[in-house]
Amino acid sequence: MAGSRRQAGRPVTPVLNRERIAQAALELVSADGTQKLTMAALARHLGVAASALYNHIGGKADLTGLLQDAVMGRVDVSALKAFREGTGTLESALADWARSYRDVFAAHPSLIPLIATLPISGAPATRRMYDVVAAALGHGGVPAQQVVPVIIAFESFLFGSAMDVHAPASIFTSQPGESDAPHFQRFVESFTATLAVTAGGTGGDGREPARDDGERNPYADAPFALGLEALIRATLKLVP
Amino acid sequence: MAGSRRQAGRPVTPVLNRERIAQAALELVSADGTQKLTMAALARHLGVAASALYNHIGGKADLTGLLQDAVMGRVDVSALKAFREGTGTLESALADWARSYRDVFAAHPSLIPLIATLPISGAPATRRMYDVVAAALGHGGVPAQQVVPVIIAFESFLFGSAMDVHAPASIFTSQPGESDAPHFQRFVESFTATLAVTAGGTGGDGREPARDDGERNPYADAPFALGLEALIRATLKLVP
DNA sequence: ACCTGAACACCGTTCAAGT
DNA sequence: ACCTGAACACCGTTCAAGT
Repeated sequence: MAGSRRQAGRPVTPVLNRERIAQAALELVSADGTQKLTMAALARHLGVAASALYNHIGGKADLTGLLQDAVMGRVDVSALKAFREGTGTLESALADWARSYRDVFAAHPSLIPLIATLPISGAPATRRMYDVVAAALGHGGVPAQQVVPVIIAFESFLFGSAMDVHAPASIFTSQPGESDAPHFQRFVESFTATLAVTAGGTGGDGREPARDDGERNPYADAPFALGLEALIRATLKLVP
Repeated sequence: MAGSRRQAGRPVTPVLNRERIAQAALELVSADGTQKLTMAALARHLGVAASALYNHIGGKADLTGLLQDAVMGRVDVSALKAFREGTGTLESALADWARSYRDVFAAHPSLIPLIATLPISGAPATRRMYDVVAAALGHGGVPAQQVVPVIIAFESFLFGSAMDVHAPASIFTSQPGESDAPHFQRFVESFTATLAVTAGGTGGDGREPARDDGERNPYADAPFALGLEALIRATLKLVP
C-alpha cells in the first residue's frame, strides 16, 4: 500500500547513490536554506533512515563537498573555451564567465556560507573550471606567473559579490533621524535615487521592508559591474 | 576554597555583561575556531551556566553580531579620516584602509564564514566604519551616486580576499601525474616559482604539506595586491 | 552491500527556583 | 536582576541486527 515502510535489511535494488543524495541536498537547501539542511531532513526527503546516508557519504563535510561541485559544474565556461579556440575576445569571455559564476551562486545563496568554509578548489568540477580559465588567460597573453593571481583576485571578488546579491537590504532602510552614519546614509540616498530612475525599482523612498530571502538585491548589480570592469581592465593591462 | 561553585540565585555583583561575553567569545573562536564556539563552551570559559548567557544576549545570532562589531571596530580608518581633513591622497588612504580591513579578518579567519551569514553592516561599529569610507570618497570627488557601489565592490573583494588568506594550500599541492587540471597546474608552478625567488618561501617544490589553520597563505598576497590596485585605479577614474 | 532502528554525546534554548 | 540546574527538542554519527 501507499504508506508502506521499507523493511529492514538490504533492499533488492539500492535506493541511494551519491548523485541522488547531492540532488536532494540541493533541492532542500534551495527551498529551505542552509540551516534546514540536516542529515535527518535530508534522509526524510529521500525516504530513508538518516544512518543509511553513511553508506554513501563520509559525513556532513563530505556532503558539502558534493554540493560545491554540483554548483560549480553549472558555471558557464563556453565563452572562455571559444576564446581559446580563436573566437571572441578575452575581455568579453572573462565578462561572460564572471557573470555566470555570480549568477550561479546567486541562484543558491544559502550555499555560499557553506562553501565559504571549504577549500576553494578541492572538488573536481571546480578544478576543471579553473583549468579552463587558466588556459584562456594564458592564450590571451597574460604572463604565466600572473595567471594564478588573476584567477584568485577574480575569485575573491566573485565570491564576495555573490554574497552581496542576497544580503539583506536593511543597510539601506535605517531612518534618517536615528542614523549613526550620516554621510553613508546620504550617499545611499543618491544611489537608490538613480536606481529608481534607471530601473524603475522600489528603491525610491529608501524604506522598503526587508526582502524575502529568495529575492534579489537590486543594489548589488552596479557594484558588481564596477568591480568586474576594474578587474578585467587590470587583467588586460598585464598583456604585453 | 579554590574549586568552590557559585551558589544559585542572584550574585551580589553581576558576573557577566555583553562586553565580557564578546571578549570571551573572541578568545574562544581565535583559539579553537568557529566550530568550537558553542554556548556551553562559552559559558564554561566564563565560569558560568549556559543559561546565564541568556540574561545578556538574545541567542547565538546576537552573539555573532557582537563578534562582528568587535572585529570591525579594529579596522584602521585613520588614513581615510586624515585624507578628509586634507592630509594625503585618496589613493593611499584607500590602500591603507583596505590592507587593514583584510589584515583584521586574516587575524580572525574562523570568524569570516560566521560573519558571511550576517547583514553586511548591521552593527554600529561596522556602520561607523562605512561612514568614514563614504565621507572620504565623497571628499575625494567620487560622484555621489557612485560612492555606495564603490564601497560594496571593495567590500566584496576584501571579504573574499580575507577568506583566501587562510585557504588551504592544497590547491597547489596536487601531484603532476594525477592532476585533472594540467593548464592550471602549469601556471601554479610558474607562480610559486616567482614566490620562491622573491620571498625565499617554502613554495619551491609545490609539495609542502597542508598548512596549520594559524598559518598565512603566501599565495594570497599577490592576488590581493593585483585586485586592490585594479579597484583603486577604477575608483580614481570616477573622479571628474 | 545496503538498509533500519536504537543509542550516544552533543547542541541551543526555556524556565522554575533561588537569592 | 541575575544566577543555577533540570528539561526539551533537536543535532551528527555509530553500530548491531536484518536481508
